[in-house]
Amino acid sequence: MRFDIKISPLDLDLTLGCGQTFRWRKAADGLWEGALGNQFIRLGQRGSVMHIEASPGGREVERLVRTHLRADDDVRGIQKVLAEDPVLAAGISELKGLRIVKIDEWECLISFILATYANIPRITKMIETLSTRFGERIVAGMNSFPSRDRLRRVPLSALSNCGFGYRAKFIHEACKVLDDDAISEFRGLSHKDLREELKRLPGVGDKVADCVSLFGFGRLDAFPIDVWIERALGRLYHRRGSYNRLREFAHERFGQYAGYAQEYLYYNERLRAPRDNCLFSKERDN
DNA sequence: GCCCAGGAGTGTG
DNA sequence: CACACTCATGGG
Repeated sequence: MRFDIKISPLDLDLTLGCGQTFRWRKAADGLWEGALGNQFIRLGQRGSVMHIEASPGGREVERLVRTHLRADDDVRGIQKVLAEDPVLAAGISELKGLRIVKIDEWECLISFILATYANIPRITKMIETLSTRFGERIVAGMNSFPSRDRLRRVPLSALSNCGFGYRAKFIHEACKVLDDDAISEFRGLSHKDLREELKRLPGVGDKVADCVSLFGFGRLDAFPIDVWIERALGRLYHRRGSYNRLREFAHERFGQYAGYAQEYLYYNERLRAPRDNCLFSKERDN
């Protein structure tokens, strides 16, 4: 099935290609291909009109896409609030179509456990391997992300044979620790409690817990700090220190939309600043 | 070959 | 609390 919907502002290339989600790839014809649930989805856009193709298709497709792209977020309003920060304001103007995505909680948890201390091309490859070997076939060349029930029946030896390194043991243990309705129980927790519960899982520390809170459970005040964010905070705000210190600074500075602020800082620091020396702040320390 | 990566776990001061 | 060290491995 094919149809068009309107989401604005939206830049698919920024949103799907910036490293917050790992299963989208750009096809030869320019459309983004990925999987949401058991749907194979292709997305393209002309201005504010987004073109959707889905297989097998059905009534739920539009809802899946709108949920994934957080279509109900008032992104203009959020950016207006964040632009009160003069440092951030300079960068947001070129990132108006960059939206936070909403990933399935289970997929998000496993993805970011795999993402520890790896670069994005490798993370993409690991998740593709996991889906190819253990997911269910949707169409040729695209499997669903493996469910918890499926993954918990995979022996550690099979996971250790995927090139995951020490991460194989973590996801194997996480599958065993989580029971059937753990994810749905997590949804009802406060952000603070959710973060603590996530951190009890093997392979989940401060940063992974914040990524899963933000991209999986939609807690927009979560502020994941990786090496790029650490650099950005040091370079643009002259803030350094422990994870908790930086997190408190971000929460005071960016408030309930810290997650969006994080994504703008991340994109700028990782993809834009190194390439064309274009910075939120004109100065450059070193 | 070298350096680094959307870090976590563990032990120590 | 803060650091130091280890863990495995592929991409650039």
